[in-house]
Amino acid sequence: MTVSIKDVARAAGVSPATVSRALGGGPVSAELRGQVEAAVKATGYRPNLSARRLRSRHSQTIGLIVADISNPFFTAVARAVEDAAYTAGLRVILCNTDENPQKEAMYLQLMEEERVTGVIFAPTRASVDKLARGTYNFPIVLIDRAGRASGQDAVVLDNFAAAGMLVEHLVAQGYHRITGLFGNASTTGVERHDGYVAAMRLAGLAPAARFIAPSIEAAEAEARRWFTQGTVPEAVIASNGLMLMGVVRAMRAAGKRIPQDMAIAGFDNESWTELAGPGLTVIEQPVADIGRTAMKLLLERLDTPDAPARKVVLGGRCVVRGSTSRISPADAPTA
Amino acid sequence: MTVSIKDVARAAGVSPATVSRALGGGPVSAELRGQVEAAVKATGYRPNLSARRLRSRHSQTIGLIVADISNPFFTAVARAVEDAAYTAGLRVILCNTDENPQKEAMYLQLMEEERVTGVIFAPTRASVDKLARGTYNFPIVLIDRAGRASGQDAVVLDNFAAAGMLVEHLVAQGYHRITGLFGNASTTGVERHDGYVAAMRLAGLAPAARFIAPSIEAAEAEARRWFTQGTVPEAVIASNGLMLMGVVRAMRAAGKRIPQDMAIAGFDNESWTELAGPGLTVIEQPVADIGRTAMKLLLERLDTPDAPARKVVLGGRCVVRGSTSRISPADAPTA
DNA sequence: AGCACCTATGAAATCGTTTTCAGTGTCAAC
DNA sequence: GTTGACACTGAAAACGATTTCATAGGTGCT
Repeated sequence: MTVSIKDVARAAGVSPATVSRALGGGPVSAELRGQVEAAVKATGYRPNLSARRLRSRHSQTIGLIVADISNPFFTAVARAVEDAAYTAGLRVILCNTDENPQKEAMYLQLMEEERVTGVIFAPTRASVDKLARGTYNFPIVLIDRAGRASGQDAVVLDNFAAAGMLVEHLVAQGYHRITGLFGNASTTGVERHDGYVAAMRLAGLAPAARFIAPSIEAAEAEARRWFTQGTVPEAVIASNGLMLMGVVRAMRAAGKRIPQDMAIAGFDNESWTELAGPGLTVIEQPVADIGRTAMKLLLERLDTPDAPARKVVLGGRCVVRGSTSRISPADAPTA
Repeated sequence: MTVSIKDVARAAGVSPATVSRALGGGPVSAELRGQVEAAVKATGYRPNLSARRLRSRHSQTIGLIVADISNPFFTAVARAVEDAAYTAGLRVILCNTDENPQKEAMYLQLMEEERVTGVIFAPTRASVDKLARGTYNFPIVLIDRAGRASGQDAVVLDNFAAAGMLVEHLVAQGYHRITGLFGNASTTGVERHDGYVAAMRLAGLAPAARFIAPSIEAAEAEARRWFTQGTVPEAVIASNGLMLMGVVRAMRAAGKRIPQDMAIAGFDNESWTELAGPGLTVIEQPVADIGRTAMKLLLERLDTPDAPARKVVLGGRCVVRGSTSRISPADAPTA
């Protein structure tokens, strides 16, 4: 039925060991190597990766565990990770946790059973602290969310500074009552919140922050509440692309103008943000860099398991668009 | 080092066979089952999936091969496939081909080596015909693109009809010079083109179609050319979400208004389309349905390998928004 | 009691590779 | 002419599970 290495060996007139060596680049005479290659072609042999992994004890596979691949931020990171992994000869197993700690635990266990070489992981706030090094028998590189977890390799954005940049920009444009919407599932939300609060205080303004589920729907509902209750801030900062979209949706539904009725700024320079309304001011994260760097850290960790942990902090870029334009007093929000 | 089934057996005072049966739901007395479970906990045993797959000869894994996971259409389909696979106890290996037939061939070969149970595949036009049933030793379900491939299970949109709907809608709104932009990599582009041409003819209008690479950049470049050369159509139909975005970008860059300077309609009801300009009229594909149905077809195929091939054709829904509003004669394009 | 039959169990074979181990043959150096 | 080094090769063990096969013990029926 299926053709194994023994069949190839028989067809080539050599031993299975020689076939294995010929295919794996071991020491084999040019003559036999030729015979083996011919036999492989003739028989249509395909190696069985399960058998190979079992015997050789390395899977050439890494796990990539993120909240939700349909979030464009993770999509972009995932593509970068996959490309880097592929050039390193590794496969990637992708897992969506939906910010659910139970799913996270389940997938980590699955990774153990797959005997993966390593894992790149964007954990929820709940489980980021439980990842003491050595808990799993593979190295983990955290992305996007690291908290103060010290013993772990990680690649994150300078969230504190980035949130501050948005506040400063808004203040410079003349906005004062600036509300922040932050995700309640990740450490990222916390750090951005802290940066927001610090920058507001520095500007002598009163922070007004809300932690909500990091989803389009939650943000939309929150913003809609402002409009119906008449407590509309002058400007809002949304702590990721999904929440940003939720706010824009709510504004359109309520017939509000950006930025005249409310200015908007947020995180994640997704391609739609330049097309919505007057264009949205956002912090651009170096998504491809994050993925590539995570993969690099993982490979280096595999090389030197005992080197001290490294945390790479990347800077965000503030992309200014029309959603935070200065507005003339005549146009100023009245509410 | 790593704990195997033998260690568990020793700890439980039973044979490895009994451990395997206890874990796999085989016939084992309640007493021994309890001992085994205790031993598993005590030893921290994790099954080795490679070994299991090797011996049991089924991988419990399917492949999902798409053009590019960062295309929201495929992202959405992929999530649906993954969720369905997960509830069926299957893992998913995700592969991005970037519309490159060589990568497609490589990944299909990889799927053979992984001994996957089956594959869900969105092929390029170049390779859709080479997939005669029986070429691979796993069943394949085509999604999104099937061409006239008869022997294959497939889940596709009624592209011909959907493109026609867009034309009819535009014509009803008073547009006449309607240009179509179609992807040149997939059969989908061809079918939508054919539906467009047929509907145009039926309306007594002259079709004007272009086949280009299905990317944001290619569509943007094409539309920009119209503006610089002054050959701007009254309306444009873009054959997927990426190309639609390219056209919108070009319009914004050129300072053109939607729909006064050019009306826009397209495929894929991605969440940004409701936020761009006056909202974009699009064909909504039942993305989740496509993924779920593909998984269902695959499972049924595994059950009954010799049943005749089935092609499921799903209908699209036309979501009308401001980008195709009727325009008053005064506002009509002058070019 | 004797027989057939069923269930639970363990010993051993098996899946398809890689890797170890033990050669074999060739060649250069003394 | 012996010796050591070296490059190749094949036989067999090993990887860690599942599955087959044989057996022991019980149960029901005559």
